[in-house]
Amino acid sequence: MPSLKDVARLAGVSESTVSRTLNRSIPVDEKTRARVEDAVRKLNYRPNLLAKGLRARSGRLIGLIMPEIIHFTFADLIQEIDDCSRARGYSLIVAHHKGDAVLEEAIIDTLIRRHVDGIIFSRGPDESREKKLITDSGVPAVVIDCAFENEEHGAVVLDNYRAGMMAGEHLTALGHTRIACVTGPLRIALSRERLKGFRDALAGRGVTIEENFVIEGDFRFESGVRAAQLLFQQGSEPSAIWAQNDDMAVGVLKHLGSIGLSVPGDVSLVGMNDSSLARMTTPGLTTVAQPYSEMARQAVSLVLSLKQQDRTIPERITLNPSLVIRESTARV
Amino acid sequence: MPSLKDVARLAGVSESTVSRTLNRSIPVDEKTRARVEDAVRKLNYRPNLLAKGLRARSGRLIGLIMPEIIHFTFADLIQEIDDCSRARGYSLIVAHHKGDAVLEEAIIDTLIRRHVDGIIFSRGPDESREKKLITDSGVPAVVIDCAFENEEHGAVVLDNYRAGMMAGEHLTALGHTRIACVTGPLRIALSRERLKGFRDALAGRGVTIEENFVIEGDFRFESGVRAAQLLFQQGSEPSAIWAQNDDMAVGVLKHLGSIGLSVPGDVSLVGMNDSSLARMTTPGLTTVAQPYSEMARQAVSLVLSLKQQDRTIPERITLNPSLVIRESTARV
DNA sequence: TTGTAAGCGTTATCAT
DNA sequence: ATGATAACGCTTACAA
Repeated sequence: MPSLKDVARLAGVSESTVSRTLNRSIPVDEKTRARVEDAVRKLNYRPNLLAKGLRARSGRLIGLIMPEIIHFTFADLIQEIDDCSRARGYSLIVAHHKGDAVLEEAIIDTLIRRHVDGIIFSRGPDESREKKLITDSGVPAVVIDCAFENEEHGAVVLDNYRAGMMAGEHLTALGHTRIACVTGPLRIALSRERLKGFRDALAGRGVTIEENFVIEGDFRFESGVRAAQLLFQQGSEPSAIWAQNDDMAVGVLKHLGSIGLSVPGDVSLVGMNDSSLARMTTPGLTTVAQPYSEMARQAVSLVLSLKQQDRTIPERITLNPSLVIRESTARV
Repeated sequence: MPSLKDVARLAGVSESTVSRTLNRSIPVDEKTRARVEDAVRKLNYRPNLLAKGLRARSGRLIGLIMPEIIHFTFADLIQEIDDCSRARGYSLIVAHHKGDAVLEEAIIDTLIRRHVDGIIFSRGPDESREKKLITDSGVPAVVIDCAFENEEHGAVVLDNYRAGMMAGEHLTALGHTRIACVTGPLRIALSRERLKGFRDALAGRGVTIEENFVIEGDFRFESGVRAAQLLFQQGSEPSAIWAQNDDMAVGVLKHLGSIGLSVPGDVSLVGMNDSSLARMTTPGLTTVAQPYSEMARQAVSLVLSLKQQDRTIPERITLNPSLVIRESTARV
């Protein structure tokens, strides 16, 4: 691999001149520039980003930490964040921790050693020790999607309360009164916020949720199935259900199918996230969508801007959900 | 951020001693070691991986290039590869190119500049100029999942012919004779191999596929829907269908539902990949599974081993599919 | 066992 | 406009 030195030698100039030519930092004589560019081409020279990074104390790198990769929300976010980062000249180091706090710390540690310019992560359910680690190191960090109520880092989140409201308003507008909700883990703030918005929307129409119509799931398909089992083995049954993500909604759908109930004929069903699942099911799933692309853009912007400014004021950016109506909901 | 120098100063030893202590490269006096480790702890010292990498001419980095991230196969592979890489002390730089050859080249270029120790990628449909780029740079590269018939790089692939065989044998064993296949893009080698295996399996039982029972899809849900439309608007209809991935199979399922045909009552349906979709549908999807975890492990091993050895013999590792039987297939 | 010094590939500072 | 030099943080001969 040729280095600056080789280019300089071949072009018959000093290393500094080559560097200046390539970085257009300072005017350079036309003829020298031509000679340098020639040499660069001949040697197929590529600047060594490790050396550049060492010098600049910046790896031009963004670290992205997710609980897992094979789930719609995370895969969506990763893909969008990858786009934005590259557009701004940064590469993405991606890692997942599966909810393991020790692993998460190890990942953060590595990112710091690699001199990433920022870390974007989504909180796992358990309060991990990342705060100290990140704050001490001075690396800017932004939480995306899954944050605490009062987050100590910058955060880009959905207005989850509003998401709940939208689901609730849609179902009550259709005349439903016996309404159930399959939540995410209630330890996670966004599950609670969604539920609160949902409850408030119903209350606004004079509807209250029976306590055994609120089932706590874990965002996985299987928990949706279990929730539906629970809901439909009791004496009284809901005519509408909101599941706080599409996976669980599809779980509900599967169970309803297996006990011979039709959607939306017998039960109306709303999901959340507008993942690619939503258009694949029969019937297509009405769902509350998140603006992933916008969230990604904001997260990248925020984390890079934190690098410059003084980082005492954690900024929180809240984006709006939207309702996508398909065939899984109908008038009561 | 403290450096070796700071640690050395605090411990009252030279930088080399600190380095040796930390890397256990050479025996060090017990008392010195203690002093050094004390200083490390006090300063919260973290070795700078940029500097280390510059010195070692190795970023301890693996580059992973995929067509996209939000699809089961890729998300699965990324997650597994992430695990393996970290386990071996490497971080993952992930990037996706959406089938854009120019973007792909830019990504490869960046990876080379970053001194990645290897590149793992999945081929897009179009023959891109990556060969020259990668070969010239001398960076080891391994193709995973989607490779050419005679791949110039190392490759870790499924035995796609066998996958087709398994699907075909399963359906003929159930007594089906009117059998259709929804393929991936036929420009891609693995689509052709799967189809060939499928055809051969049927031929072994004396069954041939009518030509209009082979529909070319693009691995997306929508193309599955379209394929089913095509298949069921003709006069004669198949009693069994194999779709070369689960997304398309679910598309078929959706269309069948919409025209009132039941699976497996009227039509048996087999998918491929055993993605998380397969267990979510009603009925659960019988499907041919890929050993993603094993593929990932092999790819990481291979690409890192290429770094050492002379890289003239591209190695090809082929792994076996397996059949997962659920509820979407039945005797004719 | 420990220290000194050179070098990995850049860029910024200071001369010229 | 260009060149020499030091420095970024680390490892590794070579010396002591």
